[in-house]
Amino acid sequence: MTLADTQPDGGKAERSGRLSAEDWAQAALDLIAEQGVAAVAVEPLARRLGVTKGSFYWHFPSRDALLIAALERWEKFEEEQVFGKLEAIADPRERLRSLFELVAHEYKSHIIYSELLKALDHPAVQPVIGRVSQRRLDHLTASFRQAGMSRQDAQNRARLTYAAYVGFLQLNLQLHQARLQHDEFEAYVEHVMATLIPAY
Amino acid sequence: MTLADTQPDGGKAERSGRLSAEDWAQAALDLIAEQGVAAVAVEPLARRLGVTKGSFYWHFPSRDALLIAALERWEKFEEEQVFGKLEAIADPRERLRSLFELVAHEYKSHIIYSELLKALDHPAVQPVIGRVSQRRLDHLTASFRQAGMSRQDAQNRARLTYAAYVGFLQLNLQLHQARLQHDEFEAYVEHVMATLIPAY
DNA sequence: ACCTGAACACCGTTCAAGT
DNA sequence: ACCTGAACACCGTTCAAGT
Repeated sequence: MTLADTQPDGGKAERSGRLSAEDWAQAALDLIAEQGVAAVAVEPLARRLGVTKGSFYWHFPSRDALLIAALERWEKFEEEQVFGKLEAIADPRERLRSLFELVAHEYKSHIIYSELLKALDHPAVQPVIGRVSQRRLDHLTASFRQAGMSRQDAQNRARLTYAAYVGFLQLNLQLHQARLQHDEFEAYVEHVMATLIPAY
Repeated sequence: MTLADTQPDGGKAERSGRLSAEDWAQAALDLIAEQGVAAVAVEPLARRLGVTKGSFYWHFPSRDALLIAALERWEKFEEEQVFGKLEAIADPRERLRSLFELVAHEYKSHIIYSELLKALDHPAVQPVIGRVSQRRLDHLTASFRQAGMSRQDAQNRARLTYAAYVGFLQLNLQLHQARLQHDEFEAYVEHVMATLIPAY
């Protein structure tokens, strides 16, 4: 998943002189990935798009409305991504292993997610992250349940697993001076799977 | 730990007419706990302290310098808090259990930490959180090592445990519509301890 | 040693006027 | 249907002048 992938035309379309609301939303998403949520400001965006900031307000009533539109765009894309790849795998332990591997190695696909976690401060970000998190929790719970755990254990293990995922993204951001080396990282992923995926 | 506890005089001292840099730093910390890092703005703070914003620049060269001073203040306090309570416990599993219990039940002491996690966006916040996280990781690694794990396993288990801690704080913020009920929460904490603390 | 008050830059928002 | 340009509010920053 690259940023251009979040754009239906792959980012290659020539825009005509005039802009649509989608153009603004996509530009905002790009900015989030590049510089974080705080960087989404009307005036810089307008400069980037080659128009004056006044024109922004024809498309959106406020900066917040733009943010919300950008986040909805990301959420839709995100949902299709994750659920598409894993639904095919029938065995729950296999599916969990694949999920861990996917999450561990597709670093790029987590850039925007990480940026949103950093900006949980913002009221517009919280509901989106909340919905995405809830869907992922439900998915994990179902898999642990299918792997033979009780309803309670499956739910708690899902919470623990997802917390570990979110926390790891945070730590990677925080301890970037102490980022794990390749072999060390692989060993960590193995340790996590051995600890959290129930044995046969 | 309450907010007033982060203030040496407990917040009850009558200020004389004039302010010190510490007064500004403490006011900033209070604001962080109440409304988050983004709320630390010079003009509102000046209003709150009953002076004009111009006077702020006698004490600090910039808003960022104020933020950094406030965070240093918190970091010092935080360090004494956590390491004071646990050093007395000799048995590593006991100490780990106590740590989990402490973290699970002293909700108030995590308010500022949570606020900082939400604002990881800000360059001034990252190094502070980085240092605090590194100290806690080291503490966890040492305890797991003493509990009989190999150096590698202890380090990985510490990473997983701390990631779970950070992630859980995030989830509590994110899923506030789905906050766990008391019994459900206790069951979750038990599950986490059973999964992450090595057996005898 | 600490504070005021006026100034300027930057960004969000509004709106009448343009094409 | 979309954009400009000027205006205003708000906050960060500077600084000469006050006590």
